[in-house]
Amino acid sequence: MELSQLFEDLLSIKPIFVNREVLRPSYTPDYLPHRKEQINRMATILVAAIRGETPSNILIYGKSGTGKTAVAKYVGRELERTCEVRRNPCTVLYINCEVVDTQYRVLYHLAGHFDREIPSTGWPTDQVYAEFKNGIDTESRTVIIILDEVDKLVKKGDEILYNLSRINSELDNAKVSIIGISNDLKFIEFLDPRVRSSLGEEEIIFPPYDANQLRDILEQRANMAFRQGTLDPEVIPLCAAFAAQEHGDARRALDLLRVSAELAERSQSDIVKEEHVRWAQDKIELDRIVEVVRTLPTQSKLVLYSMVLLNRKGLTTGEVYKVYKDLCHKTDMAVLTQRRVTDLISELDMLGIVNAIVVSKGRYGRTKEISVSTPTEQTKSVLLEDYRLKSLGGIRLKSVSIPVTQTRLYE
DNA sequence: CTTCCACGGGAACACTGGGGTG
DNA sequence: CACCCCAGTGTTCCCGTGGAAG
Repeated sequence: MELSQLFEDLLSIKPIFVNREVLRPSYTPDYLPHRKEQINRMATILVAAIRGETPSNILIYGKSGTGKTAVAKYVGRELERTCEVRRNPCTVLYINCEVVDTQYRVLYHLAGHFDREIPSTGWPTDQVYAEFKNGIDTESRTVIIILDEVDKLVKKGDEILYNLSRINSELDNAKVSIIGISNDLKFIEFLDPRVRSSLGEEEIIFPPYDANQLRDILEQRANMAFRQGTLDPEVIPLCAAFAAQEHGDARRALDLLRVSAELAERSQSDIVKEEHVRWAQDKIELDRIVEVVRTLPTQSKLVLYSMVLLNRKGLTTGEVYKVYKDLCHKTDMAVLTQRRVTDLISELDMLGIVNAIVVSKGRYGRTKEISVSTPTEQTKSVLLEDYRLKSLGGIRLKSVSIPVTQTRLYE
């Protein structure tokens, strides 16, 4: 086949997408359905900034995909716009604490917005703090700091939050207020009471979307994303229903819609059908797991591989550790302590790759009961892609001494 | 009531990649 | 240049603790 013909064929297929970008999580729409209440609430608090007062700090709660970030960014953008018109200096800074997750780096980013030259590492933290403080205090202005996923920050100490929440008393010209976004309702319990009261002056809750609301969101975006008539009428309700089961996650719903359409496109279908959605549902989950497993640190991979080899439900830490030690020797890796391996297993649990629950087996002590919750063979092959684990390819469990545990025999 | 095993918190340490000073 | 300081990360060491079988 001639090359030109090859592309001709592909081009003759009518594209399903008009604009794929509007379905991506990074896209912030101009209209946010079913969030009027929250938007108004936030605007009423932040309007103080336009009047030249310091707005209250805000805490925003809600599960993932309930529009917290989108609303915060949207209101922030509008606020900046209004302030600009009124020549009222106001800056909204957005920081995602999952990416920028230490106090040094938060301050480094903040100071960076005010043209302060700071090395990305090396300085004492208080010096960076002072630099940031001086940076904003050069003129009279309001600075709103949006800290997305603050719970990730708090896990490493609440010092920055403490400092930021009382920074106003050290400023002569500028004013600072903080918007914290969290999907963990309990995170505030870990805070110092002083930080808690100051940060939570105002609280806004984002309830999950129900299936109908998700449908509205999807329809609105679908109008921008697709050519007319490329969606089966079943598609949007189904995406909405699936996502509603996952605690009303709009991001998930949009992902589902986008992937469904991509799959339809790839299978050269002119329209997106119900089957594509079901297919997409599986694909998203599998892709996620493959990606997580692939990017695991090597030691975690070894631990996971041990469990995959054992290939049984209700493993105990002791068993896994014995196999793990053996694998370490075979691959020439450093052997970590059991204490550390317990942590690695807990991390795998958090990622949803394994299930681990602590059980007490009476006379036979306390342990974790672990089972791998991903398809064994696929997990195995992804793990073996790592060049450091290559040599484990043909390994059999019999080469590993199976511990004699009477414990396991009766359940 | 004892006993047992591993859980999991916390301190301490090692190491990395950067800075500033003499 | 040598040297020490700093934040951050991953690890080891130490140890108190849970809780049902025995």
